Amino acid sequence: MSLAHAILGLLNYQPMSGYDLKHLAFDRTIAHFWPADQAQIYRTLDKMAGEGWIAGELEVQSDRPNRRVFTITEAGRAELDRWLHTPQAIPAHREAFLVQMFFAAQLPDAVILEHIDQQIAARQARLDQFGQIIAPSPDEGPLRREQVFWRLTLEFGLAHERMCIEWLELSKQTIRSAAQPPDTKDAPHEG
Amino acid sequence: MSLAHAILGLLNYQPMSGYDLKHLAFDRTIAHFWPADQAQIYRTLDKMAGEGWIAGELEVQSDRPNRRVFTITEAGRAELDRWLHTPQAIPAHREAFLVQMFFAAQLPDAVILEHIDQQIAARQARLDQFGQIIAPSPDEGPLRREQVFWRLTLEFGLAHERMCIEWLELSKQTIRSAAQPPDTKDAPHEG
DNA sequence: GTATAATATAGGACAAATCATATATCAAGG
DNA sequence: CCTTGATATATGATTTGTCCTATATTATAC
Repeated sequence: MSLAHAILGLLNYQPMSGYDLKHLAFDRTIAHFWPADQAQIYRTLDKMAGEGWIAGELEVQSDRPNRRVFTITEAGRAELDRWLHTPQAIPAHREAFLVQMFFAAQLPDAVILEHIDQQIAARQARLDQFGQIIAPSPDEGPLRREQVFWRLTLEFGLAHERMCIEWLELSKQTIRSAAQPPDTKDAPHEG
Repeated sequence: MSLAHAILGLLNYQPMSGYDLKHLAFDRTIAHFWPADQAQIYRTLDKMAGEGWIAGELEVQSDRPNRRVFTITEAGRAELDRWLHTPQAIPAHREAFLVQMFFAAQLPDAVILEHIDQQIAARQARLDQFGQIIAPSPDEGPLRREQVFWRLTLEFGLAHERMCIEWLELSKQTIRSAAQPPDTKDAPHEG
């Protein structure tokens, strides 16, 4: 379960609560390659505590609800290290829009072109969100070792969205140039 | 559930058994954007028959086990059409290797470079598999309308793997040029 | 005053996907 | 004779992930 290992990696930086993990860590930087549901984070923390990978301590707060702050244990560090050394399989790619594209011959061009525009807009929105991820700029002197890798995962996100948009634009062109023949049964006069 | 809709799209071409769907349709062409487990296909067929989207008929065979051949119904065609008109959300991207990359500062360069090479090999293998997908070549005259869209989904797969490989190569270069400092605590003399 | 948002955790219900295994027949290879 | 592979379907168990809802407090906005 990679969610557990992502959490181990984060708690290896500093102890955090489930709320911190969700709002400060996952939603800010990790979500674009491993989004995490709030409910699942808490349940996974329970499981990890059961495994002895992390230890939770209740932090009583007067002005706000109490927090359970989790710290990585030695066993947790060992598990993280073991996992980081394990080669990972390429995940399955499941994209409903591509299924639509595959069967789009059954749709009028106008509808599939609308779908494509909507996909472009959604991809562009993600690209814009990436701009808000705190990326250390290269002119601020040499990057810390961590920052090299953080930046690479960000670059992946950017490259991925750009590739998708390029392909979507290409698809629009392809569909337009292989446009649906008009209502006549004959081939169009211009070839 | 998009698996059901992928099946509807396939059965809209011609009636098929669960076995056909798995081995002729999914594993051959659709798997790279919607892989399907055999057990899940059969269970989904049961559900779809329950919804009235498809009708199964037992085909008795003497030399081989009997087949249940499914045909799309009018309700199924309507459901397929409805779904094809529905805009699709961008799916979550979950990639364990990127989690490793994010935390790779805790690994020696040699290990992460090995992981990268293994990822490149796996991506390359997928690229090679795509070569076996029957892609209608553009010099065989004008493509049938279906083939335009089939080809586009194939192009997506190719573009995706190529992008991944490019990024992996870039990552190797980046890691090498920002190499781990040697065991001395001082900064290296060349800089 | 009252609704909303932020902080903080948790459980129920469900959907989707994976993995292993079982069954049954025939053909082909050793 | 025995194993393996192709054909063909099916079930059990489990893992993962999602969605909704509940609880409780404080601060802020209207």
